[in-house]
Amino acid sequence: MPDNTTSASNAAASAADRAYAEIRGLILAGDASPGTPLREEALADIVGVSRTPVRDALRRLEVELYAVRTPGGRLVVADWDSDDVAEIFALRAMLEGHAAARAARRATPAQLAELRHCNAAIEAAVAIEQPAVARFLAENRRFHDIILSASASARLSTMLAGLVEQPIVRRTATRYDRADLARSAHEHSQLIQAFAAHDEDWARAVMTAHIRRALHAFQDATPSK
Amino acid sequence: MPDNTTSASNAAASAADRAYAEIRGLILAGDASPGTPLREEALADIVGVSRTPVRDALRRLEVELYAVRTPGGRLVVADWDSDDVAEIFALRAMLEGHAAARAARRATPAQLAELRHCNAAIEAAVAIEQPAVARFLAENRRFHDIILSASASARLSTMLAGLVEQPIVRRTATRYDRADLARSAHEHSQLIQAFAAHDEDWARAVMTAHIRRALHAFQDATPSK
DNA sequence: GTTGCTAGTAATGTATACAAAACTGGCCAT
DNA sequence: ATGGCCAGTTTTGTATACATTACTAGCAAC
Repeated sequence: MPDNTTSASNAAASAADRAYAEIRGLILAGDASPGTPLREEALADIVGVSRTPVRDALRRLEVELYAVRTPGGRLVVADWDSDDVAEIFALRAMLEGHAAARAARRATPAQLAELRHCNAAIEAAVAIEQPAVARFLAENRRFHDIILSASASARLSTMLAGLVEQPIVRRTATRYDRADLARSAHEHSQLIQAFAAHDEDWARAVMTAHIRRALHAFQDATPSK
Repeated sequence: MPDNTTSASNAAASAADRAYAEIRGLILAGDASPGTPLREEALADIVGVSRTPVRDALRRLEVELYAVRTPGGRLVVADWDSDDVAEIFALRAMLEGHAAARAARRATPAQLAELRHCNAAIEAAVAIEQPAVARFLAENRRFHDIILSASASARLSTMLAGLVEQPIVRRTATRYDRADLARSAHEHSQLIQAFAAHDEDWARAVMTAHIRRALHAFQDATPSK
């Protein structure tokens, strides 16, 4: 759960976590392009640990479909075509919509306050002429994480973990112009309203729309493959 | 005795797979009740392999939430309360509904034929006075698997794998009377019609209803906890 | 009696050696 | 040439020993 999402190689984390973060980074940065074999020993050398934690990391990456297994049992970097990306967004829309609906029923005043505070930070980050995209990304992630924890479903959290690829989010956000970013913040505030009203359907609808808009922004930002 | 849901304790399978199947069996059969610690060495002794494949198995079981990690990093058998079961069904309804929608768009004539054949077997199993529940379960599982493969989404298949607990399905089906079983078969044939018509919305709706009916049958069969 | 520390113990995390399986290349037969 | 088979090599699978971390019990101080 220390998840470490991006590189950062938190030196304190376990070897398995570092291996996970580093290999994931290689894949997401494109250093290991689709089809590249992921050999345990080579990766162990790169990360500077033994094969055992690398195996752990590879199992996780396999479950999350960063890697796929060849008939013979070898792992290679997975290939994400545009259909796959669309599918990821479709699933995210469903699951995050569901999370939002649950959160609408359960959100505590404290969580609502946290969400408001978080979204205020987002609004501040995009209000200036030169939007602070990094700040936006960090706070945006936190916003969605709060909702996920308010939804109080470990299953949902686990399932979404492998689905929310920050590089995809980043690619989307980088493409957003200032108006788009502001619109995101506005959608967030709508979400908060829905939560405050404990209106599950409203929350689900807003979240679904929020994600689907992101899909199309992403597709526009990506040369059709 | 413990069903061994999937492909049984295939003696040919790898040690890690056997460990996975066996430990999962212990959990699902109730031999390891919620909260029971899952110690690697003890399990290794039980399964008759070393700790390494047991670790592999435990990682999978952890991702699938059969086990949860204590703050200190120990694994214990997860506790499924009735909320959790309801959540499992809700997620299944969404994801299998989505799978049905995708399948409606993509199903090939061959797959349709396979589904028809499979459902004919189900109808045969429930037509007699003393319905063949075991047969029903096997064919029912196959039916849903065919749809999943017709949906052509590896992500969806992976996500649903950890969600479709055969013991839950069994508990549901065992509670079904002959009319309920027949209704299931009827819903399946509706699904096939929707696929044949390539009507995504129809397929999704039928599948959603199919799963949600199962939820309530399960809840009726289970003493409220 | 309760709290806090400390040693001892038991569990997981990691490294490494060995076994088994899968890929690669070349050779031979057709 | 082409296809299939066999040996060598690479890669993953498994076992085991060691390191590290978390738990537990017992004592001391208050």
